[in-house]
Amino acid sequence: MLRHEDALALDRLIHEPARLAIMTVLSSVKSADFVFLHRATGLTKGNLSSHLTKLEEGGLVKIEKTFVLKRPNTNVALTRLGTRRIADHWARLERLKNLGETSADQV
Amino acid sequence: MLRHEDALALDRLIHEPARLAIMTVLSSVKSADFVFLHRATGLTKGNLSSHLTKLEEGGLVKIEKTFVLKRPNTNVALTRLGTRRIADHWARLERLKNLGETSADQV
DNA sequence: AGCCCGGAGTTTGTATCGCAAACTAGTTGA
DNA sequence: TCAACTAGTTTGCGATACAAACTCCGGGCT
Repeated sequence: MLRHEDALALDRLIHEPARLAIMTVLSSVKSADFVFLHRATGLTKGNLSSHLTKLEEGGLVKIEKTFVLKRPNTNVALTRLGTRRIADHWARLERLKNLGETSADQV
Repeated sequence: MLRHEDALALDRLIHEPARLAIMTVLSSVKSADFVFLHRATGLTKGNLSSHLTKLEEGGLVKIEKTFVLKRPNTNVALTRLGTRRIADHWARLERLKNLGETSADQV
């Protein structure tokens, strides 16, 4: 039987488009500050802020706030867990996609 | 500049895991009844029902209710639009994924 | 006939979520 | 001094997804 439970097991924390963008950016740069993420993802600052908070709560990113040139600076990086989860997520999507491509007949 | 607006343009109607599963199943079988989808996706009947309604409202699937052997039978198939949109969706995800894989340094 | 079981869906209630807009805190320029 | 800007955070609300309850119908059983 064709089983698509892969899709149902998709990680909702990561799957959300805004966070998928954030995680994908982070997986390519390893560390980025708030302003960079803001531009790279096109998210508003408000949404970026709250999505980052969620990702941090989920343990997928590590956030470090410092002051650079007297200005606040928020630095974000994937945690080890985050790195694993985003990779898993893409793998799962890939599997799901392939299921869709193998043409099968109903029952 | 690394631009991830692809992610933000993701089709939320399709992106939702439950519906992604439904659409993916449908794209491989071309037509399926409610019971088949229920088993194939692992969704509860209630959720399957409401997701199908949303997909129908969005014009992505066509639903036909008949009686077979005196029992209700709900048959679902992708519309032309639905076929296009699910393909687009996978393409967009693919692009996003590739962006993540091209290692780049922060500004 | 009367009654309960199970299949096939649908409706409802609630809790969560994502977004935009408003807000805060500190800095620089005129 | 005060207006404008940078770098974020908080809030209000409309939309959403899920589970649980409900409906409707067709057999068996007694």
